[in-house]
Amino acid sequence: MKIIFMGTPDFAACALEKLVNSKHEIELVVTKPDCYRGKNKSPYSEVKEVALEHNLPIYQPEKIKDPEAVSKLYEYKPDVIVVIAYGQMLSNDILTLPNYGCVNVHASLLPKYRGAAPIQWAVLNGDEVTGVTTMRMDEGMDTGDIIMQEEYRLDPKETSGSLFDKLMELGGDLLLKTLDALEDGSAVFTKQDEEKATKTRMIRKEMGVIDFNKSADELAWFVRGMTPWPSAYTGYNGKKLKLFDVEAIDTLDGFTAEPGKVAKVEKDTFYVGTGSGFLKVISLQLEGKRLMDAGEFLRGNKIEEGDMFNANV
RNA sequence: CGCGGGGUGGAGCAGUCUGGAAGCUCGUCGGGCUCAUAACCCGAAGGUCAUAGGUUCAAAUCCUAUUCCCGCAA
Repeated sequence: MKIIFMGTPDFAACALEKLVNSKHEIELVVTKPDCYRGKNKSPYSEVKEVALEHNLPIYQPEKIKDPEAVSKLYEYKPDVIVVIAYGQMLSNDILTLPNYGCVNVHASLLPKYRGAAPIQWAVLNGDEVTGVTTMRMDEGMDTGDIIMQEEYRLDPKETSGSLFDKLMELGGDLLLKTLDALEDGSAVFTKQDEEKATKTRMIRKEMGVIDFNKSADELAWFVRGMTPWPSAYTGYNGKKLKLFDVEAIDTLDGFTAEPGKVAKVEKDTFYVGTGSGFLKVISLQLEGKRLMDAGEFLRGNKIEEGDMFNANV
C-alpha cells in the first residue's frame, strides 16, 4: 500500500523502521519542524533521523491543518495515512483523504488512557496490564474505532522507559498486522465503549516532585512511572536529588515512618519514611552527578538517620 | 558559541577561595579476633590530582586552551 507516515518521537520512529522493511511503500514522512533540543541532541526528530537514513521524502509543516499542507498530502494519493505521536490533531479533510482512512497506534488498551502519556500513566497507577491499540482515527482524541489490540503484562520493576521500549516494538508489529488486515479486507472495526473511557493528562516536569506523604507502594509506582523522564525528585542540601530505583517496604523493625525522613542507613542502601511504609533507595542521582547505586552514593555523601528530604529546590 | 556543576589511588567524595608534605568513607591484599561473619582490630599495596601550555622558589590549588561526564533548559 502507498503510505504517508506521520510521527515525531522514537515511539513513532520504531514503527517507521518496521514499515520501511515491510512490503509497503512509504510515499512521504511528515514530522514536526526541527527545533533546538539542547546540549548534545540533534535538532531533528527521531522520525526524521530514520527518514533521512532511508532517503525518504520528508515534509515538516508548521500546521498540518493549513490548506497548503492538506493539498500537499492530496498529491500523494495515499491508500492509508499512519499517524503515531505526531503531535497535532488532524482535520476531517485529512482523515477522509485516504481510502483506508488514517490509522493510529496508541500505547494503551483503549478506551482506557485516551490522550497523552498513556505509558507513564499505566506505570504511575500501578496497572498490571496495559498494551497497544490500533484504530481508525476520527476527529476526537483517541476516540476512533478499534482495529486491533495486544495486551502486555507489566514486569514488577517496569519503568516508563522499559515499558516504552516494549510497547514500541509491539506497536510496530501490530501496525503491520493492521495494515495487512486492512488491505485484504479482514479488518474488523469495533466502537469504543464510552462508559469505560478515561483520559490522561500530559506529564509535566513539576509532576516529578516526590510527595512523601503518599504510601510507599504509590511512591514506588511513582518513581518508576517518572523514570526516565521527568524523573522523580526531591531536595537534598539544596540540590535536586532524583530517585531512579526504589522498593516499597511495609515495615522496618524498630522504626516509625515519618514522611521524608531518613529512617535507617545501611551499608549499601537507606530507607526513607513515607505516609505508609518505607522506601528502600537503590539507585539515585544528585544534581551535576551521574546516576549511581545507593552504596556508592553513601560513600561520598554522609546521609544520616533523621535527615529530611524536601522538595524545596 | 543557551545557563550551570564536575573530572583527585579500583568506587564515591574532601582539599581549590586564602598556592607550600596526597586526605576521608569504602573496596582490594595480608594478618589478628571469633563457633562464625558481609561484624570488629592491626597492617600493606595502589594516584602523571582529565590533557596541554603558562605564572611562580613552589601548582590538585592561580591563568589560558582542549577534552569527557552530568544537571537545567527544550
